Amino acid sequence: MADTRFHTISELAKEFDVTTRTIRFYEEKGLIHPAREGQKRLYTPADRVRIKLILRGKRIGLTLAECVEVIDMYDPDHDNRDQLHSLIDKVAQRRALLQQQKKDIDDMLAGLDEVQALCEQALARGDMPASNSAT
Amino acid sequence: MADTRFHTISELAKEFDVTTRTIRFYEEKGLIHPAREGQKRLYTPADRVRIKLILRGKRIGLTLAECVEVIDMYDPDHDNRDQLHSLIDKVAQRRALLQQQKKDIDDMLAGLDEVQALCEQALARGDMPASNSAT
DNA sequence: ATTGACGTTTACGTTAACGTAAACTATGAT
DNA sequence: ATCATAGTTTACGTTAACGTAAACGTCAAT
Repeated sequence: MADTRFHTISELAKEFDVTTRTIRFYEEKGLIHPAREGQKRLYTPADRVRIKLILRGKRIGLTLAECVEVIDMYDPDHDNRDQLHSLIDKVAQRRALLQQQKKDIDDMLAGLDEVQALCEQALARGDMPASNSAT
Repeated sequence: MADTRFHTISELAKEFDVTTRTIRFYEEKGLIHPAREGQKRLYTPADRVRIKLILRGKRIGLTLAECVEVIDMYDPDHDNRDQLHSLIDKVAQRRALLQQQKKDIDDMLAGLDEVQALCEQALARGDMPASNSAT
């Protein structure tokens, strides 16, 4: 019976709707480090979470390098003052970027609202040379 | 005296902090269509806005093709029912994507909040082998 | 007349993030 | 035994979004 503490590569590929190539590529780039059983890769829940975080980063346009940067913030060296301070700085910078993105998204959503309103008005008036008015 | 209704390429490059190559590239890809005065490109305020919209799209991770897609929504053919309906669909889809992005950003921000809190707690306790405690 | 600052075109180079294919291994089912 | 299924490595191919360099035009200032 399969060890339920682990996932196979194709399980994760299916769950996240990516190819196995993609998952191996992330490993090749050092983003994840699955265990091995002989030759086969075994993914722990922790590996699964990392992949999830990577894909979340990608959805908002982060590069893989940036994804790592962010993920690494979660697991800093808590025993070094300097590193803690520089981490706080990084967090602040990333926060600023994310807030700019939120603003960009809100602006774009506002634009879409207008577009939609115009469309619906035009349709409501029904004063156009309809494409299919066989009534 | 220079016509203030137009911008030169280097003006825009400086304003948006991109290279002139980038702006010409956008034209090459059909994203903008500046006028010409002899050989020189002249950018209208409308061109300027398009570039601004492109860069906004890029900040949230859109490809140039996706930027065009979004921008084109603002200027549809208001005389065709089918097109209006398909546009409304596109708007809805894009809205869903943008909302997923907002969620991703909020999740990431929440993560950063935790990281920061942990950092500040560690610093406040001051119980680490400081790197530079020459007091 | 030449230098500089700006503009132009053309074209090859580069990086990221995979896709795709070949060739091979391991394993469970028929 | 062989077939299908799932896994592996290695390696070349691809697309997007520019960077970079060469080679040239133009115009104002020295």
